[in-house]
Amino acid sequence: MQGSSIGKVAERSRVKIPTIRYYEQIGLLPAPPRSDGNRRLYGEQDMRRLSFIRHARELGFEVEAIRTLLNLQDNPNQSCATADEIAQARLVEVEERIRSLLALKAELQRMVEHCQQGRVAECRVIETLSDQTHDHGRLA
Amino acid sequence: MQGSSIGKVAERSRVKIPTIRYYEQIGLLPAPPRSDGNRRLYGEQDMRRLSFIRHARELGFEVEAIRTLLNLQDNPNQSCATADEIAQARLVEVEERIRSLLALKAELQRMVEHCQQGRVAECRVIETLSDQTHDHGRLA
DNA sequence: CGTACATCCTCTAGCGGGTAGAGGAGCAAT
DNA sequence: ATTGCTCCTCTACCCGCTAGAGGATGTACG
Repeated sequence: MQGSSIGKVAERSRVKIPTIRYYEQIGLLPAPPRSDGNRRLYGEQDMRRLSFIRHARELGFEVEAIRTLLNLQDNPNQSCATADEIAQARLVEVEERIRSLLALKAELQRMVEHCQQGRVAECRVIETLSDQTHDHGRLA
Repeated sequence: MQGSSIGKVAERSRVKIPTIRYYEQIGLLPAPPRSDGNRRLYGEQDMRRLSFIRHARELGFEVEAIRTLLNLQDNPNQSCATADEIAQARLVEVEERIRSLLALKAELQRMVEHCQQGRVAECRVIETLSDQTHDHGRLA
């Protein structure tokens, strides 16, 4: 097994080349061996690791969380409580984000629906943004 | 009218002091007059502008969009078509984001529900992330 | 064998939207 | 006059990449 070029791995994993190098730099992906001409040579293991990272990023896990998850993956004898916690925490974040975006959506819809396409002077969009009386339940 | 200090304005608008200075630097907020001791002195107009900006940022508008919206607000005789477009575009973005987060939520729930709190070796969280066969409908 | 062109290398700088901290000056109350 | 707060400017940093410069290497074709 001589290894694949960074370009091939990028294509197969759908992670861009500079991003792969970046992951190596921050220690998410081990530095692979090099060819005579100093080019990176990746194996199947690296492909799997990259896919793992991409999938985790798509789910919105932070790099530090992914680092922890990868460490767990590398030591399969440990308890998976930590992995579960990380996933739970992300789930809570996502749920909160959805709630908040639904509220935003409602407000944007109100703005857009009431806009009569007239002058800015009576534009509902601008008006709503200017309105001082919105708390978003931040207090209380 | 002698003007309020940056601290007072920050408190009232709930925009942090460095952020206010940052907005001045990028030209969202006009540079206010200064006191003898070189301190910024803000008026009611500035307070309103800051609230506008904060509200728009809470709705997720980008700084460039806010710049445009503020320009419109400053020229109330123009058509509000642009404002409407910006708000519509943001609405579409938010709707897409909600859809995508709902999919994430479902996947995270599946992961978390199936985790039996055993060893990592059979952890559903790690397993799911390792799974190569997920396309997220990115193609087609 | 030359040459064109793709792919790769390292390195530095930039994005958005701020945040943090150093080092100093001003101001208000005791 | 001293304490302690607020403010000033300036630079650097955060995340997760992305872009570009300037150069080396690899491959395909004539």
